Amino acid sequence: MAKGIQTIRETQTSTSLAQALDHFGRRWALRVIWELRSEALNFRALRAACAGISPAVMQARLHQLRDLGLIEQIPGLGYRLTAEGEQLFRIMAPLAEWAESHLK
Amino acid sequence: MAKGIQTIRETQTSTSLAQALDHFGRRWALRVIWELRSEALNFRALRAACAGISPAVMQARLHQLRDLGLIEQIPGLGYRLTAEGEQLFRIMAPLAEWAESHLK
DNA sequence: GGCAAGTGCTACAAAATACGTAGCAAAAAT
DNA sequence: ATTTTTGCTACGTATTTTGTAGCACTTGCC
Repeated sequence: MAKGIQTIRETQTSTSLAQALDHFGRRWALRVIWELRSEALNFRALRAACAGISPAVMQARLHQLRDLGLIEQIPGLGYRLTAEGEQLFRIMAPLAEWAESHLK
Repeated sequence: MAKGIQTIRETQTSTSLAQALDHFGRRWALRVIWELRSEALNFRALRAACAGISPAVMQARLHQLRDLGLIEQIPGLGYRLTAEGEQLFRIMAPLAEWAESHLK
C-alpha cells in the first residue's frame, strides 16, 4: 500500500496503560467511577444510577475497582472513591465536557 | 443501612456522557485512539499495535470510531485521527500518566 | 420479641460480544 | 505475470454481559 508504512511498528504502548485501558475498557467501569463522583452510594443505589447494569457485573466491577484502590466500601455507608479514585475522576472530567459538546 | 441514603438518586449523568462511556467502555476502543496518536496506521499495523485484537473486532471499532468522527480512512495511508480525534487524545493523555504512576 | 422492609450479594440460563484462525479479493510491488 | 501485501469477511469457540429471581443478613419499628 503506502510507502510510509513498511514494517510492523513496535508496540510502544506501556504495559501500564494497556493494563489501564484493559480495565477501563470494560463496560460500566468508568461509569461507576463517574457515578461516585460526588457522594457515596450503596450497592443498590449505584445499580440504579447505572441503569441497566446487572448485579453480577456490578459486583465484578466493584471488586476490580477495589483491587485497583480506586473505591472503598464503608460499612453502613456504601461505596465511595478513594483519594486515588477522585484523582482519576478529575482526570476523566474533561471527557464529560468533550462528550457534551461532541455527542449531542 | 445509613440514613444519608434514603431514596434512589436520580441519574444526573447526561445522556451524552453515558453515550460516550458506552462507546469507550468497549474493549480496544480507547486503545485504538491511543495507537493512532502520533501517526497513521493501516489496518494490519493497527492490529499489530493492539496485540490480541481480532480482525472482526478491529473492524467493528474502526466503524464506530469513524461514525463518531474520530478517525478517518485515507486511501493509501491507512487510518488516522481527525481533528476531533486528536482533541480526544489530548484529553485522555493524562490518563496515560495516571496509569504509569498508579498501575506499575 | 417479632415482622416488614432494605441491604449486599449469588445463581443461572440466554444473549451479546470477543477471540482465534483461516482465507479471499483487490491492490501494490517485484 | 507472479508474488506480497492489503483491507476485510467467515465462523466456531470462549468469554462477558444481561435479566430475573431469590437468599441470608441487617435495620427500623411496634
